[in-house]
Amino acid sequence: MSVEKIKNMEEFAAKCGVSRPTVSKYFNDPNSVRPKTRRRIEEALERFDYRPNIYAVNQNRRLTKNIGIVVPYLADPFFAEIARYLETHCIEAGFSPSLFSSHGKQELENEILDTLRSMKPAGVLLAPLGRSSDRKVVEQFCRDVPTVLFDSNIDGIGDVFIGSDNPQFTSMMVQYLCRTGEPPCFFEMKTPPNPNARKRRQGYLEAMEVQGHEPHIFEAQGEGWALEEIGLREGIRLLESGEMQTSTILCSNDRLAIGFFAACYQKGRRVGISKDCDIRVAGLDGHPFSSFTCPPLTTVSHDYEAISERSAEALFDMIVDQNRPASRQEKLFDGKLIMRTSA
Amino acid sequence: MSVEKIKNMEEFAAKCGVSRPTVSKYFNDPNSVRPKTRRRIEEALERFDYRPNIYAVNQNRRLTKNIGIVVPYLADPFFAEIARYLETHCIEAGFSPSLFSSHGKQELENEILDTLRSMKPAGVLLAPLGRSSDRKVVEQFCRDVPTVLFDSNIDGIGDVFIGSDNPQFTSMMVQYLCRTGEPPCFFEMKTPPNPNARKRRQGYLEAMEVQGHEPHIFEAQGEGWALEEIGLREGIRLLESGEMQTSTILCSNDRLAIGFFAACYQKGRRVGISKDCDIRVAGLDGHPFSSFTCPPLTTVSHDYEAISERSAEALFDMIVDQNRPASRQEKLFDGKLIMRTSA
DNA sequence: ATATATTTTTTACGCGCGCAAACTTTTTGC
DNA sequence: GCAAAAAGTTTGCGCGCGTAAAAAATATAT
Repeated sequence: MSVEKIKNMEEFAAKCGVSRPTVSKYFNDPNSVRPKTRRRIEEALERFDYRPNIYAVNQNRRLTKNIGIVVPYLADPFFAEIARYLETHCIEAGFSPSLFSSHGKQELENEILDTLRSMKPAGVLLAPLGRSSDRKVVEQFCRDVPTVLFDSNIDGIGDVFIGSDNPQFTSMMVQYLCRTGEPPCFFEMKTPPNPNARKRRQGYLEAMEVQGHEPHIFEAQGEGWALEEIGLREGIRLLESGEMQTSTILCSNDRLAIGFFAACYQKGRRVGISKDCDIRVAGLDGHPFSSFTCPPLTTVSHDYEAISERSAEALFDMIVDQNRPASRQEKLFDGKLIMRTSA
Repeated sequence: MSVEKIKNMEEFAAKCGVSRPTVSKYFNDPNSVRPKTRRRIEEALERFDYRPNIYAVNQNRRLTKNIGIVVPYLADPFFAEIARYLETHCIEAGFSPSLFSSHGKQELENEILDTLRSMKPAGVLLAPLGRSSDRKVVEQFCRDVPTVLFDSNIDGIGDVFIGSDNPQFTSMMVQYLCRTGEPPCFFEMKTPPNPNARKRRQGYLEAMEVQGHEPHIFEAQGEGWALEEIGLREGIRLLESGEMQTSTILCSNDRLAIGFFAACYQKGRRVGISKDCDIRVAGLDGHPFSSFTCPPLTTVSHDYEAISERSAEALFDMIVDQNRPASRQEKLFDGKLIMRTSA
């Protein structure tokens, strides 16, 4: 590697012995130039370290190669995991992903979308805040920029939505719980930050009816994304209230369940399916840490791989086709029941 | 807000009734123009939505307003949390943070630094992989770009290092454990991904010597960042081996401890300080979920706020002063003992 | 009111590259 | 070996803005 620094594409093209537009073509698509030419450029690339100025490139391209990834709360391992998959897919497809977290705040989500718009991205993968999103802002953004919504649906917004079939999650878990013991009550937030909660609740009600059982729902107070804390505090309240008429409880999501575990521990209630336990607790999500709770958490897991891969592919299709689907597409993936020893 | 779209600064300046260079000045620093002029621009800003083209801006500025934030593993809630603080600080100071995760891979870290370099950032906040970092690459990068290292130190690299005083962490915890019960053995990885582990080990050895106890270290096999899994698997191995000669164990970090909790659960060992428990488990880090384990984890917590704030400030200082410190600065923060019921 | 300092405008250039059109060279098919 | 096709080159324009220098306008001090 020579120490000599190359300033711009002009200089680099000279080193290659080809013209600047040819080098430009190469960087846009290495296969668009003749193999011999390509070799010459790549050999020069080994000798000198040159990279096109990204700002100059993006200023002039109609469409940048940037892809925005927006999640509502990155400190939630679920989204961290999904984001990791999405990033990888984008890179492999030759795009430059930019990762953003709304940190649960509407103003921040709005700002991010504003920033993103000015980045002229080829497309955006957006998991919106949901309930606390500024509908108009998100709607306008999706009109301006090719966007795939994932995880949290907002009716009628975005060209494509990829997510999980939440009612199926709950229904599957309710069936399992009923088959193996007492029918579950349902533990959820009164005002959940994520819109999927509503569908899970609905799924619970329907599944219980199908199974011929009376549903029982406990609504946890609290706002925001500190779900474990809410699960703990409200779990204690629930356990102390004596409102639980069953020894089986299904939590609307794994983080709530993790908090509820802590509540059970504090109140001296043993969680699990073995003889010496007195309460079964199940969750929903397949949280990355759900296998390390005590006892390991029985849950329904998202198909992380499928959701992220399909989301990315859907976006890539929109980008290469250069046209958005006529009608809004939706694809929901089934969850996988993960039987462990908590329920 | 008018529907009419403004193309560029030229057009926008016309709407304001001022010249383009003046508008340019305004965007670089709103206080650099006369109050009356500022008002005129800001009134126009309300009527039309115009934002300078970030690519054109960054191409021409010697120094962009971008700040890179790089963490080794974003799916680790510790880093997710720190990243959240850092992002906020950057935005408040008027910079545009870009978040990257190395996902534990050297190649990816190298690529990120390469990308970052081409972004001509004003500065970078870097938590390197550490042991598996490509020393030369990181070193060269830090020479080219003003960089503050945080969390993981690499000797002699970067202008500033901000982190925690790891030996102090261990020492404080060892003292506490010895004071309240049996002296602890130490559970760590043989080849930890994070370099802080080495210092914690050292801290353990020294603290035990000061207290006049024989140290016992158990080295967990395994590579990478799946710490809970390693803690679980190797924890089981440890419990089965009968090598534990004490009923108190200090884990090198909270994630390992969480895995060890699961191991104890599986082997029927009750963790905690109450009468009916037979093993005390402590961790180090103050992991965001450590208060929700069963039982809640006794640990030493990083001063997240201080580390992130100080890191950001150190970088801002370097940026405004435009000169790097003559000698390498280091600032280590003490941890805070968080007594819960696991030890 | 005049001189001085500050702010703004004008003018002009450059950043590094995409892109399109016309032209030239090389490759491919027959 | 020739024509057609493909690939590469040349030329030139434009993107949207930073920035510097000089000129003009305005504010501040005397």
